Amino acid sequence: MSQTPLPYRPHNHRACVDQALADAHRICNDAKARLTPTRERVLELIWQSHKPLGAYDLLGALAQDGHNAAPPTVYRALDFLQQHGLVHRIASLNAFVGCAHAGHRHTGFFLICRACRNVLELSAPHVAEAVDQAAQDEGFAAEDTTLEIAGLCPACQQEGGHE
Amino acid sequence: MSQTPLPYRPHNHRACVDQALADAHRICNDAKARLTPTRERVLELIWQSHKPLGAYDLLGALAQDGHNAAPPTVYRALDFLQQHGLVHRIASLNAFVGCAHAGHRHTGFFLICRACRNVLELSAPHVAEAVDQAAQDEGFAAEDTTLEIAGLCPACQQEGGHE
DNA sequence: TCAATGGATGAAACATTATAACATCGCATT
DNA sequence: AATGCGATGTTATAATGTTTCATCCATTGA
Ligand SMILES: [Zn+2]
Ligand SMILES: [Zn+2]
Ligand SMILES: [Zn+2]
Ligand SMILES: [Zn+2]
Repeated sequence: MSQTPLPYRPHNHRACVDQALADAHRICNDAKARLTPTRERVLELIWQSHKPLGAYDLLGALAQDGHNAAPPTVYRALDFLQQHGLVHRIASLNAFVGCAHAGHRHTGFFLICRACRNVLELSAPHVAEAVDQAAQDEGFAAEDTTLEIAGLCPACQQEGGHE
Repeated sequence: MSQTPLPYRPHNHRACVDQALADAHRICNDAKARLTPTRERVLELIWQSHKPLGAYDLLGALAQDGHNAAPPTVYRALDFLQQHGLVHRIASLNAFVGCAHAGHRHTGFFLICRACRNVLELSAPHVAEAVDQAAQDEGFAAEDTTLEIAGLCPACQQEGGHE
């Protein structure tokens, strides 16, 4: 159950990506939304990295494909993917990661390693509740929570990630 | 005790700003850091607004002063103010606010009204603890937490902030 | 079949936010 | 006076994100 989280350990990454794409197809289908080739490719690129990618990283990767895209192409794909809960934007990095819980209601919550730059998405509901409660105590109607934690992942603490 | 938080209600704002500046002088003095005129002016501008200001807003305000500053001037002042805990950067807005708890150890935590754009900084320690605990449960060494909540403040919920 | 509709993309320009690099200034110490 | 060093000035550029308008293309409905 409580084994090392996925991004931190080796795994069959092709299968991991394929699974994410299959899920995405299902989710979009259910929502009657169109997961077009560009959108799918952007999602695939994001999943392949398991690390946050900037919009211009994606733009570069598309260029490698021979797809001569301009910024709006990528930003539009990202908007779509975010709206359907398939990717998240990490505000503190200006970058995007695949959602680890696509299809399930959740308030994401990110552990960002400053050494290896892997990101782990948690969905600890009690944290979300504590946050919502604190907002409510101030009479504030919370709509969107950004919770991003920078630090060192278990692996990088070993190998002298200490500066 | 639990009255309306400061930014949400009228108050003697000149005194509020003066207090913040006086605190800043004391804090910098204690740290043997120099709160130079530019740095002080930037801090004053930030406090005057009680709302997040972008670096280029500040640049514009300095220009009004007749100070013909370039971007690095403002970013350097902001870096200094952040390092001494006098302002915070709001990652989800690319903007800066005065720290409401300057001088005290705290993990900031922001309620950002999407209607009036006021920001309230809380320092709810139990939320910070819940977050740190969740990170520790994953073996993650948390160093810096970004927690920003967008929504509607009490005042704006009244006046049809509902879209 | 064909025109109309509306979502999706292409393309160019532009806006905003942030940093790099190097010169200079001014004050404190010696 | 010479030196050192933090702070500032200046120019250029990088990185991130948006606006606008034109065009394409799949679906629909006549
Ligand atoms: Zn998610
Ligand atoms: Zn790591
Ligand atoms: Zn603070
Ligand atoms: Zn408000």
